[in-house]
Amino acid sequence: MYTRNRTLHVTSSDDLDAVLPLSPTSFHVLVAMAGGPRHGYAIAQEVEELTSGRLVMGPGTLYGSLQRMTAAGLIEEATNPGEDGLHASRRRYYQMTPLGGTALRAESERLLHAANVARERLGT
Amino acid sequence: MYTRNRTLHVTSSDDLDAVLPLSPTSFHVLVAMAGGPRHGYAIAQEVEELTSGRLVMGPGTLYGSLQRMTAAGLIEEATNPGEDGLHASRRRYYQMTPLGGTALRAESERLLHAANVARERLGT
DNA sequence: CCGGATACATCCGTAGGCGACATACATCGT
DNA sequence: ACGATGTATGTCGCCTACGGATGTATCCGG
Repeated sequence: MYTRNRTLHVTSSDDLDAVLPLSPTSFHVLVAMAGGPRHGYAIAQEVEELTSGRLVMGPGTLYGSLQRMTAAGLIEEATNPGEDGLHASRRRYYQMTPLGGTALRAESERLLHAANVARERLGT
Repeated sequence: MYTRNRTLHVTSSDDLDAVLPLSPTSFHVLVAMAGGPRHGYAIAQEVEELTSGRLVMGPGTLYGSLQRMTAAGLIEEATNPGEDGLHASRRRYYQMTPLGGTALRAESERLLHAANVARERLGT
């Protein structure tokens, strides 16, 4: 019988299907983290920037999502990258996992396709 | 003082802000209805087609969404367009409202932008 | 010294997603 | 004749994610 290899953390199609489609919140968090490791507060700020202020994440949404995304294997906590700023010690850093990257890529294609279908139907 | 004209159903910026961002479900329903009036079951089928079977809507999601979207003014019930098929009499038809069309247009642009930002960060 | 920004966390109400179930009729295979 | 399948709509209830309110602590500027 066929057994999936979990020890090597090979991103199987099953793992991917389990996290797709991404929630809008998870998607935006991953987009922010695609630029490198980030701490929670910085993620919220970057999402707000990238959406021109249209999407503002409250603390409940932010930290709740980070927990769920960690549990789902989309992100993982990272060691503090030596940034000794103002509140450096209090910061908790996160980075995208390979699964998170794959999911973000797939989700981007899906959204692009969906948006284009909508635009075609609306006439340009 | 400035008073908004509600009797003419001018799609004000306030109305639009209240329904944006669209939930993924609402978005896909509107995409399906952008092709003309549809009845519930046909919408579910078309969403499944357009997403290559990746998004399957159960009855709870479907009819619940149609109710909420009607209440929000995104869609409205339409008179049966003379289609006398098999179960024609049992069908309930819906069509997009001007607000629904405006919202779909805005949401499409937003998704397109978000997807492109993600793709840039991931490197093509 | 105090207001505001930074940074994280938890609690909790609510809305939406979603499966399960119910109903009804039509069609098709056996 | 009958059961399975497809069409078509609807309700019920669970569960989860979202998101505001609140709490705590530190740092900076005025």
